[in-house]
Amino acid sequence: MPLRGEVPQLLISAGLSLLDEEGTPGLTLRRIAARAGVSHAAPAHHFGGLPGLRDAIATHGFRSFRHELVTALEGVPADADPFQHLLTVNLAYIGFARRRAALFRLMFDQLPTEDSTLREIARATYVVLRDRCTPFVRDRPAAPLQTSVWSMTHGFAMLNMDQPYPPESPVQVSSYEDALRLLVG
Amino acid sequence: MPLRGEVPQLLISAGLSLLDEEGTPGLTLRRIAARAGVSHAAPAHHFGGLPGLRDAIATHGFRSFRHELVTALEGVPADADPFQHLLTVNLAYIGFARRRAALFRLMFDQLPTEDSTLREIARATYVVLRDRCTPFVRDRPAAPLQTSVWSMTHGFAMLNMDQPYPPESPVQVSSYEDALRLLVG
DNA sequence: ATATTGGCTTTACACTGTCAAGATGACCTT
DNA sequence: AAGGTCATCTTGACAGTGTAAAGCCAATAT
Repeated sequence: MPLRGEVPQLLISAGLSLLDEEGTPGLTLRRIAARAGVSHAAPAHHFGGLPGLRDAIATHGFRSFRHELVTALEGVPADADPFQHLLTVNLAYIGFARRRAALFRLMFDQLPTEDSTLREIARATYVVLRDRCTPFVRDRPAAPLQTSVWSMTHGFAMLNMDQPYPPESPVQVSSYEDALRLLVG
Repeated sequence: MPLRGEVPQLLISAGLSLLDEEGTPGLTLRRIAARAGVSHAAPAHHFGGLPGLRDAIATHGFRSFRHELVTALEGVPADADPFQHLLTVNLAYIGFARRRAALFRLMFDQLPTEDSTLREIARATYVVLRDRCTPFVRDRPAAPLQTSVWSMTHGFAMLNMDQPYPPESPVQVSSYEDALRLLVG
């Protein structure tokens, strides 16, 4: 029996590992509870039910996601080409989607939620990508450029998530780089 | 009891209406069977199981999807601006995703399948969009442009599928038009 | 006429999420 | 120190899920 107060975090961790190991269909309430070492009714007490638990897992997922984007950017010299920054955060976005496809799907499946914590971290994640578009805005309006970059990144991530080759192998960088360069002109 | 031989089509139609009326969670094997007026074991006989039935529904979805794209293009005068053609097929893509969100999700969820019929119609659908990029390729390589346009369209569709306003209302066309124009230069 | 096959139903099973009821134990009040 | 309260968690039951085995029935083939 786990220590008092650590059950919620335990459930979230169990869900994340289950998602990474067995994919979307492996994420059932009862299996999460079993892996966390609690009864199948414990999750309801902390998260209301499966939807609430999924929100919590998605929230944690976005935190990891955002952290990876920020970390990747920290590896780029501050005085580097702005395009290098934008490309880096884009590739980190796509890489996360490939490496943790089931979690990525869950995160965006849960987005139409009423959980304000989830909505906020999702927005904060977007901001990381959006801010790297600023150097390319120039005299144009910012919104279309930001929207199109986000759309292209997300679309590319979605369409390349389930490729047969292992998620560890990088995406065809040069191809995506060319596409991105078209966009930011 | 339905006529002989029409059960498969009946099951697919039942699944499509169920998906449109009640969304993803409404699509259960037993409810599909009930709506089609057959027992809950009938689907397995024709489609092997729920995954096979989902493949069949997704296949029908792609046929409708492709038909809508083609029909939308037929409404554009042949001598019109190539950008009008590209924009039209893009907006039809996004409109379908918004109007039939649950079906759209199912279609792309099923894409990593072994069902060659599904894979083929999915590819044929992509080709409709891809071919409208040709006038913008000019001296550049075609692949990055095609990939980026598809990615942006798909990403925009995904990110705008669950917006609160009703799916009948059009997306902010001007915003997307600006974004697309950036891409094709 | 008899056997075979395809199409479908019935039945059973393991598993799912949710709910109600109860057990346990820490904390607080008096 | 005794009693109460409340959050935490378990147990048990329930309706619903997908799948598999067995059987039924009509059409077809031999």
